[in-house]
Amino acid sequence: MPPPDYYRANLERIIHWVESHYGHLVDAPLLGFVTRLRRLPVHAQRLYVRLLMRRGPWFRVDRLAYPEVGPTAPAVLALCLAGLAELAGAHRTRERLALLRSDELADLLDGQAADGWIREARKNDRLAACEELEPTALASVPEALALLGAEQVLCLQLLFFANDRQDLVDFILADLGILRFEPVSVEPVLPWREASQVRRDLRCLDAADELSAFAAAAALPEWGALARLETALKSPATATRVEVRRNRALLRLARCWLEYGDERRALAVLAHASGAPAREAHCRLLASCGEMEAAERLQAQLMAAPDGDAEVQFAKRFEPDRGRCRPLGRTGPWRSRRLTLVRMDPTERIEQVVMHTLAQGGGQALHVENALIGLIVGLAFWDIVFAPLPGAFVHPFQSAPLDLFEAGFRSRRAEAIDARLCELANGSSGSKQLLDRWQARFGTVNALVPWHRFSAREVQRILEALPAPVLACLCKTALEHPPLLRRGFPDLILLGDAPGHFGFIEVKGPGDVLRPEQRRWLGAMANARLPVHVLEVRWA
DNA sequence: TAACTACATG
DNA sequence: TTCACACACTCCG
DNA sequence: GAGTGTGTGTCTCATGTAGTTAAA
Ligand SMILES: [Mn+2]
Ligand SMILES: [Mn+2]
Repeated sequence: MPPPDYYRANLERIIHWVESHYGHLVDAPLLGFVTRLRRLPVHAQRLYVRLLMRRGPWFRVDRLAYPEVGPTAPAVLALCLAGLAELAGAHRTRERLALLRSDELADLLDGQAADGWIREARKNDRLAACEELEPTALASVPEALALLGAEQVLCLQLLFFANDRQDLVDFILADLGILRFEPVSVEPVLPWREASQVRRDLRCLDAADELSAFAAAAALPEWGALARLETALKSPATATRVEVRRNRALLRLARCWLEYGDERRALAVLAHASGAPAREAHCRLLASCGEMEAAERLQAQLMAAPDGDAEVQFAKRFEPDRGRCRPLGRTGPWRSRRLTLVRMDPTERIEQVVMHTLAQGGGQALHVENALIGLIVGLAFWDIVFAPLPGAFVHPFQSAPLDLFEAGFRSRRAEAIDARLCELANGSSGSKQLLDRWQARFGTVNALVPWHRFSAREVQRILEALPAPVLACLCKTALEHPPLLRRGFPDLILLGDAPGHFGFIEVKGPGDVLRPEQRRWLGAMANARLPVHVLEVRWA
């Protein structure tokens, strides 16, 4: 058991960190929240943190029991008086009922409902029946508690972690040694200049999450919800990563309006976009709506995109009168081969089928995809990735510098990266050093390195098969365009018996087409005279 | 009773 | 909950 | 082959326990 104040201390650490480093980003609501929390008796604060880490939003008051909190009732009372929690009360019986166990619901219905069907009923049916009961019959239903201030907690988390994926759990996992983070001297400087920008980014993230939840559930939001989401997403975000997600969300939102048949509204949404993939879609939609001059104007704009990649590629090939891009064809410096196979197991992935086929031919093939380039770059550039540049590391639980996948990553570390590329190219750093690093840092959290994807044996085989100059070439390609660190790397690596025997294969099934980043990798490898080809598989 | 799921825990 | 990927489908030249 | 939508897999930490459901 951790010390009594452990969980509360973690939250206090976040708060203290935020107010001492980001005081200029703390607005009145956040300050008010922090003040109210700190004025609370310690035992009530401890209860708040405990519940913060639980699922919620409603909790049965009669089931709250924590040794470090002590008596529950005074803590609950204090939370409610401070406006940090609320009781469900006499209304919202639905929320209270939903927290009961199935057999407790049955007890409530005992004698009320027509004979035995309750005994057979499932929980949801019992719950529905209970909701029809008279209020007097519900007097004994336990009170329920819900926390308030979730918005402020999210704000604190975003400020501390500079993302919305990490939370208090990271403190615990780090303390337990389950997650081991690279020790880096941090310099807490965030992209936001004022609190209003933080709030706007929070609203963007919230809206983006809501839209992806709808997409995951294959549901279409109500008209009113779409309007609300549009408001949250219409102005640009401050943090680059938030802006990326905002642009994705805008495209989702536009497609929702198209579902409703409202092209004008979809166009209006896309007009708020600042980058891929929404602006390309905007261009297509303008063209398909017959707004040619606008489409061409936007196309010209995309041509000069600072991003330099997806949007520019699109703009070069887009044909407004057709409303789509002109085909790339199979043009490229790489080779293609064909192979016909019989599909024994339709659930088996095509890469696996090819892998096994190649294994029968004697060689070994591994399904690596993007994991491999991450592994290589992560190991070869470990110290450079974790170099404490200004604004790169802002808290002790980072798996990478904040700008790792951004365009400027390389230029900000140009000298060190070029030097390391030279060491790789001339062999003074190579497989040996990478394997040493694998041993020395095994398990340390690194956004690039999937420690459990390959066995030590596989890593050794891979690294020994790839000559140092090849490693350098692959790293150079990826670092010149950071999205290639996680997109488009070929499916398979072939390993021969002798060192230096290797090859890369991109497997394509019928109807699967090369994506831009895959073309980029194939082109780079082929131009560097590395053995690489596309394998077009047909089913017999 | 047992498989299965959800979740709180550290 | 994210993200990249394969795949199924439509539409087009 | 381009575009769109959909499903899947994925390093989400591992483990014990409570709760639900359906079968014995
Ligand atoms: Mn692939
Ligand atoms: Mn493939």
